[in-house]
Amino acid sequence: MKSNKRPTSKDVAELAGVSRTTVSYVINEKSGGNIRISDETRRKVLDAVKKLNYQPDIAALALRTKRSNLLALMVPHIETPFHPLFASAIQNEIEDSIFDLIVYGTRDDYQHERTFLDSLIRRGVDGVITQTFQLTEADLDKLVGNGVAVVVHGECPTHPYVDNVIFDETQAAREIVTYLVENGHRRIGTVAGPEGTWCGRLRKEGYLNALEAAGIAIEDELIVEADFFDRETASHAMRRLLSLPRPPTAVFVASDEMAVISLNVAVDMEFSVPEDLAIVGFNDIPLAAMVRPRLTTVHKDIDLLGKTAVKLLLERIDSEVQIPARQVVLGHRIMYRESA
Amino acid sequence: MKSNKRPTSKDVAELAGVSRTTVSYVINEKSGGNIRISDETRRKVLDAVKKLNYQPDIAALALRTKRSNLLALMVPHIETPFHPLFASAIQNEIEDSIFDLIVYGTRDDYQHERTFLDSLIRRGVDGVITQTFQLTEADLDKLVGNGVAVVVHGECPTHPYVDNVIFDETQAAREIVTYLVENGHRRIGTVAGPEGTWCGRLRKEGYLNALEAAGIAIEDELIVEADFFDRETASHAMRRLLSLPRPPTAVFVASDEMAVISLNVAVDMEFSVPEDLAIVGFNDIPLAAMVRPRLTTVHKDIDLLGKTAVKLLLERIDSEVQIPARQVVLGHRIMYRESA
DNA sequence: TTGTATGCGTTATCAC
DNA sequence: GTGATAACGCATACAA
Repeated sequence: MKSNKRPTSKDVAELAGVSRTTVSYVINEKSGGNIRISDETRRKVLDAVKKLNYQPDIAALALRTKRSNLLALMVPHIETPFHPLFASAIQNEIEDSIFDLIVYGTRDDYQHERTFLDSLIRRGVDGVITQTFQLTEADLDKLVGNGVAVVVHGECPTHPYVDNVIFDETQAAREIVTYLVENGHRRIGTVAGPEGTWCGRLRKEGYLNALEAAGIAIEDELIVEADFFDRETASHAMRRLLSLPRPPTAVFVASDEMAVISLNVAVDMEFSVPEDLAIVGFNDIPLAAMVRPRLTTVHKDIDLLGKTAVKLLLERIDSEVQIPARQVVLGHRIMYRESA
Repeated sequence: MKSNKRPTSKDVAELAGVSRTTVSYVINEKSGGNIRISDETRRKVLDAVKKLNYQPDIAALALRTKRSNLLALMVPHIETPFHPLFASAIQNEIEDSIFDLIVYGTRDDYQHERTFLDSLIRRGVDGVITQTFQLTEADLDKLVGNGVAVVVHGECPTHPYVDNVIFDETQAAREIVTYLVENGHRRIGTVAGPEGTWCGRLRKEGYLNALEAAGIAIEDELIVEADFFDRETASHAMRRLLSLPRPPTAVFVASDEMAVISLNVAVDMEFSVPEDLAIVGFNDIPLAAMVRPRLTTVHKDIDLLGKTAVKLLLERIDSEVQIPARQVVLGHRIMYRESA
């Protein structure tokens, strides 16, 4: 079911008694065109535009100008605590522009990623911001080759024309684990993210670095891996840690959501936090401050992340030439709360 | 920066040695066209399509067919625990279609809503699913008048051609409060949602109904309002309830997120839950089962919500005529856990 | 069974 | 300053 009552530039032209060309000129006057319309004519056109409530058809505009005014965000999941914050930050940033945002969760499936990216190309999307674990350089190249600007959050294959905005995950992890050490802990475990993901790998690296720097021996039994997006695995991992003959006195959990789960496992197993067991998380999602004890964790400025990503992306879209790849590393800080 | 290397139907036609018309015919053959192409020709075209990896340009297609293959979801917020689940459910449902999903959070601002809706019309979006607190019948009418299908979740102005999918909020609230009554509670408070929102109003109504049915007098001091999306207000509301000379022995909180906050306020004020104080929530977001004590709450099947909304929407989009408004009420059930 | 011609709503080139 | 006209990539009525 489709009807069509929207006015076109032709309607405006007729009402104003001018040609469609002239209408187009006054509409696009602001955006770069040399001003060559008489005040009289402009007024007539503008009046007609207002009277008809005319707005250029985006589909036609897209066809003609090769710009869809569409942006996309591709993340592993859209129902997690973290990614919606990212989406929201991005949306805020493009609020007053003509751009709309397509949001897509890949469920961490490479096939989904590729299919979605193809559909974006086909749709002529102007730019995409993505956080992904599996994208190859060829995939990125296909995107930029088809004229879509891309900014990626987190680690990704290097590409000469793809921007990258990240936090220093390793350093942040190292800092918060070092805080544990400074509090006297020597037996520190970790519920790590999957080795196959950059956030899993990098944060674990930070954990290892911190222990090494403190002269604490690495013990394999204290390192257990869980899936960021499968709560059962986190719960299982923590239970395993706490069931050890000599359980750790502190645990670095690679995400806040998993940390909250771990917290509950600890409570269920009658550890008291932070007295018997210190727990720290990562990301500082709102939930971190909502639980008791409140979670000590690594704070990231997600709004800044979104703002930065959009800025890079729009610059890229607006540029006449390919901008060489840029990388920006955002700051973080430790939120000292009650859980450690 | 935009390049253009994508093949057009013209390229395919040339490679296959036929006209663009013929290409168009074989491409759209499946979708309704009468099959009037020789096997020989079809094979040649299909070969060329495959070789060039040709896919029709969506912008051109949109201009020609008046279908953008774009859907939109408009909700108050996209960073809350609830709405991303809705978005995810919708996305799952349209996964294998040609549709992409624009997601927008209005931050509960009517101006934002209107601006966004206008941009959707301008973009020729095929359909929109929305949950909103402020949309008027005129707004809906403008949408359908411009050929966009609309399905709304939750209460909204009635419109002859807008579908509605809801849960029975009042009944659900009544049930869970009745459960409190059955557990012996007579002094039951509520952290209610804003009177200006349907979910606030309806759930409070259910609370009142339950008390009335149980012959319990309504006490104004036990009813305090909070904003679903402002954690401070929930915290403040609960604190007020528990500071009463005679605090309630049970509290019905109008959303799980606010319930978790309330839980923590209770803990901070040294009430033990559920012994001193029973708390129940609403919606059954994942968080509800993650906290301790686990939250007793009203479970909604969000996947079904998404599935149903998409189904109604697509039917509407595919229909040649305007389908009279439909309403579907989804079931709910109480999740009995530990907090009450 | 296939091709020609036209138009969707816009911007851009060029002439007036 | 302003207006024909073409073109973007596609689908379709109509002709062949």
